[in-house]
Amino acid sequence: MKPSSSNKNLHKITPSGRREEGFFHLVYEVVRQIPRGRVSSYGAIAAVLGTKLSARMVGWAMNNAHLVKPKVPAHRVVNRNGLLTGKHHFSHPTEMQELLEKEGIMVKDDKVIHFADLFWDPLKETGL
DNA sequence: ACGCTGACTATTA
DNA sequence: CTAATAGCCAGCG
Repeated sequence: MKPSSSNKNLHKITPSGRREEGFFHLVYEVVRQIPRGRVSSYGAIAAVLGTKLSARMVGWAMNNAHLVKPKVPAHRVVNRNGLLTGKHHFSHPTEMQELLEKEGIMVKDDKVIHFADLFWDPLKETGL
């Protein structure tokens, strides 16, 4: 419990990235919490991690996400504009959009439609 | 240990 | 609307 708990429990970093790279592990957990049919933004996730001023770290963490298990729904993570910025990092640049459409999310021109309505804020959903 | 990089964001022009 | 610039922080060589 403790709603306003300190979320900066960055465990100790393991030597040379072998297991959860600390910060990365936190990103994966948050992303996994994203319910199907919803999307989140890097900034929002970064805020939960405590590094809201640096959403770059989140995106970078997702780079490893594709080798992390369980699988991380990185396709549900888009930028502040609802743009599929990370689509280019998938197996195929169209895979991200296809996945989102399967979730019931409409994507137009690499942009999530009704993004504000589908936006899932981890700060509120997980920050109880 | 320093410097570069990067799936971002906000601001300014 | 787009383009460019600055800030940001963790991982890797």
